[in-house]
Amino acid sequence: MNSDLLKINIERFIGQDIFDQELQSFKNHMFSRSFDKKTFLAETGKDCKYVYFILKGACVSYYVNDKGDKIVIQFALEGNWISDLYSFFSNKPGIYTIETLEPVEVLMLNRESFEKACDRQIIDRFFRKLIQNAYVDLKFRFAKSKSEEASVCYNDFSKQNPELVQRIPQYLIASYLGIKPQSLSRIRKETFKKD
Amino acid sequence: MNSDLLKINIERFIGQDIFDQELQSFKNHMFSRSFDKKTFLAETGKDCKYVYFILKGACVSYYVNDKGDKIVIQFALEGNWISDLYSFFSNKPGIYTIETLEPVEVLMLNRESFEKACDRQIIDRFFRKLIQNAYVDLKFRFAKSKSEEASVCYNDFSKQNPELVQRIPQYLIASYLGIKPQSLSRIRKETFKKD
DNA sequence: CGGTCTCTTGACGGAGTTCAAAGCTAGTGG
DNA sequence: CCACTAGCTTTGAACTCCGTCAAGAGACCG
Repeated sequence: MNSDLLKINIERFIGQDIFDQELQSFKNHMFSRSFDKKTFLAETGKDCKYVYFILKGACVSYYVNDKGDKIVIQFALEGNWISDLYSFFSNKPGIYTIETLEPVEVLMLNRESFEKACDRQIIDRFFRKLIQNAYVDLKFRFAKSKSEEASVCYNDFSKQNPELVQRIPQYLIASYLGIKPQSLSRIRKETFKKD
Repeated sequence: MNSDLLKINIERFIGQDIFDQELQSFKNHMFSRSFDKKTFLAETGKDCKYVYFILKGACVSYYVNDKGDKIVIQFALEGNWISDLYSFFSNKPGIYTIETLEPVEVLMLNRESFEKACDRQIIDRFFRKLIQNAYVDLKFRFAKSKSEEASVCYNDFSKQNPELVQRIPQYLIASYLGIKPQSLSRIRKETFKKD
């Protein structure tokens, strides 16, 4: 069921099967919780004590700048990880806010458990590969967002993430793409014309 | 001398001393080379077989889009790592070009050696933390570049990287900030006025 | 000292923003 | 179950920052 999501996720990144015993010992470091919609899993200025693995639901993380604008950094659906890794790894006040967009079920891992889990090399390696991957993706996203027009970015995004387009409000997707909701609305209008 | 840069780098990320023997065994996986200015350490479309640790000199990595624009992704001076990690980890043709901006001396690590070195957990953990850090930094840079005006981005950049401003041509810094050289020139002009 | 590469400056244009207002939708409570 | 409200989306008009095109000045290297 739900808990298999974690096994799938781990095996996807390490590229091999994980022993049940190894998986179980990892799971023993984690605990599960449910949250309502519109709950904050992390807040700017507050210590982010956990990394979250989403079993069900959708979350968003965003940065709030001096003007009060929210800049969306990441969406996470079931089967994905989310956290303010800056705060989590440095023990300093967080710079991102993480908010649930639907009722969610998560597995949570605190710092101690994270480090303990990483004593098992397979887990250490898993997290290296997980972050490696996220880093590579983010770099490419960055390069593309700098070099393409907003309409191209949106069309690519909606092709690659059809589910997010369905489940996530437009104004958050606009922010993720670095544009205003009004602009995204106009882009969508143009796109419809062409079909 | 130079080789101490690696020790410093490792200890900075793992947050503890490394045994000489452990360091030496890591170094045995690497080999050093020198390159002239304007040499390609990686090229778009070609397999990127190495990660590079810069002992001396300066490099830049950039993405070339369909229109032929170069979008600068990263600068690396001595004491830093650079590679096309997408290609390196996936064995697929590279998406970035890495070019030397000065004569450089590097330590190189190929895929096999990388994986072998990672059999030592301290090295596995080092790379996890290295990439963790790079990921966290990139995310924040991303958030800021989306939310601030170009002039703010440049002023922050030049405060945080005074050495890069000295050593790197302006048109590359402009690209790194996501603007055109002409715009950066105008921003600098405005900045001088205010001093 | 000649050629190429880089930086500066000006005039104009366009993609996206801002401001404002009017539909639309979904969640809440009577 | 409907009515009401709050939040989301759409649309229009004016504006702004940055890009584009173009030309000239300066710097660096053989």
